[in-house]
Amino acid sequence: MKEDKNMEEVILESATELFLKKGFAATSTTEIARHAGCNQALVHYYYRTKDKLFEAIFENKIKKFVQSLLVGFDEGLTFEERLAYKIGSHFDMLAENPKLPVLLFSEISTNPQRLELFKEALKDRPQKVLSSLNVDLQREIAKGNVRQMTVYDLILDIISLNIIMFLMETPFKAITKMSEEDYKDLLERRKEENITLILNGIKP
Amino acid sequence: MKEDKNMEEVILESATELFLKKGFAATSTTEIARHAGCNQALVHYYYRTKDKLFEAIFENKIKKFVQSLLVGFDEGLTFEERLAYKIGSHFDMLAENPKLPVLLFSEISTNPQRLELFKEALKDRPQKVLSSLNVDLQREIAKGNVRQMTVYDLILDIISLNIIMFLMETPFKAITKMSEEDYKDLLERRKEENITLILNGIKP
DNA sequence: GTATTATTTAATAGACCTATTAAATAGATC
DNA sequence: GATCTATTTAATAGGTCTATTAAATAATAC
Repeated sequence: MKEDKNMEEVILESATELFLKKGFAATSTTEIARHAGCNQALVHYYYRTKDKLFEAIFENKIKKFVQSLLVGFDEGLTFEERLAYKIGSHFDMLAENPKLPVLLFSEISTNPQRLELFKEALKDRPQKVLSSLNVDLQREIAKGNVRQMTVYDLILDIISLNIIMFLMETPFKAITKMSEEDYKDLLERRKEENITLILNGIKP
Repeated sequence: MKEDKNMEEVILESATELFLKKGFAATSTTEIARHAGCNQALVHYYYRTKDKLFEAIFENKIKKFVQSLLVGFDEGLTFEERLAYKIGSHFDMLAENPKLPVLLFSEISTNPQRLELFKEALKDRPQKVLSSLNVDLQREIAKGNVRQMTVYDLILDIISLNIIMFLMETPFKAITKMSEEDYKDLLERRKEENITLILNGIKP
């Protein structure tokens, strides 16, 4: 691995890569060590257990994940512009961590007790996201610019539309045999489609 | 397990339940046997390998999955009505197999070579779905009832909106501490929201 | 340069896992 | 009821996995 970094970090990076690629259960500490270029015992020396190693990695990731929905509102813009910006920035965060959604959903679903870690990482972030967005949304509904809907619906609409291409990346590429280049283009198009669909779809 | 069924079937059912709950790698044939109430060797007697057992289960599931997007069009209805019906039937299929999406996405993503099985199961179904829907869509675009968009965008819009609640079921319930009753209601509401958002959002 | 501490490795215990084999039991056939 | 086939089990080979321990090496301090 990279010679200029210390082993503790190299192990963390290797583990991140492998967990994202193969999932928690299918990744062994032996494999992580091999990938990092060190003895298997060293993985346990630094992180004690495979579980703690996993948690060390994903506490950070989760924070980023939610943070991206908390991007600041520029009050100079219209509601539509602000919403478009929010959708886009959420999409961009996903594009930077394309394999994260599958792993998070599958790990939480198959091992719900892991949710405790995630709750801790989230703290009151979801509430912040919702309430700041809600103020904006209710104002627009009152003005008659947006149909009657809850902030939960809006946020779920955004998340679902944005996340799908990253969940389906592997099967999608395999089935369409699309080039990496074309896939990148498609992602850009999807980002615009998501924004269009939502801005259009929330009208009265 | 159920005494009136033969062991071969009981094993299949136990395996289905456990694979859906814990994923492929985290489920052992020993555990499947214990759950089915038989000796572990019997699992291998009927299905030879854990891999073949998995495939025996999910070939069927995948077919259903895609089939639900192929529901027949009743030409007596308007485009909007037909589309609303398609979205709803896809949603209902998911509601009957709520844990399937997480498993399929995570298994395919972590083990892309498994895609061969899936491609085989799909055959030309995706193409059928797309082309039948495309005829309808292009006609509406020509009429000026629908904005310019591809059939891929439309199908991705449907899948993404419909799938999110099933991907997030576990974390969502845990975080909101919603009752099973309330969750069922929420699902119904989401189905309507998805239909509304799409019908509204594809307008010119 | 020796003592002290941190990093790394080799070796291994102990558990569990998949898959196979041979033997036991149950069911069907004559 | 003996024979043949299908189902089921016990036992186990051979592997891998996690986690620990003790020993070796490298780095730092004195």
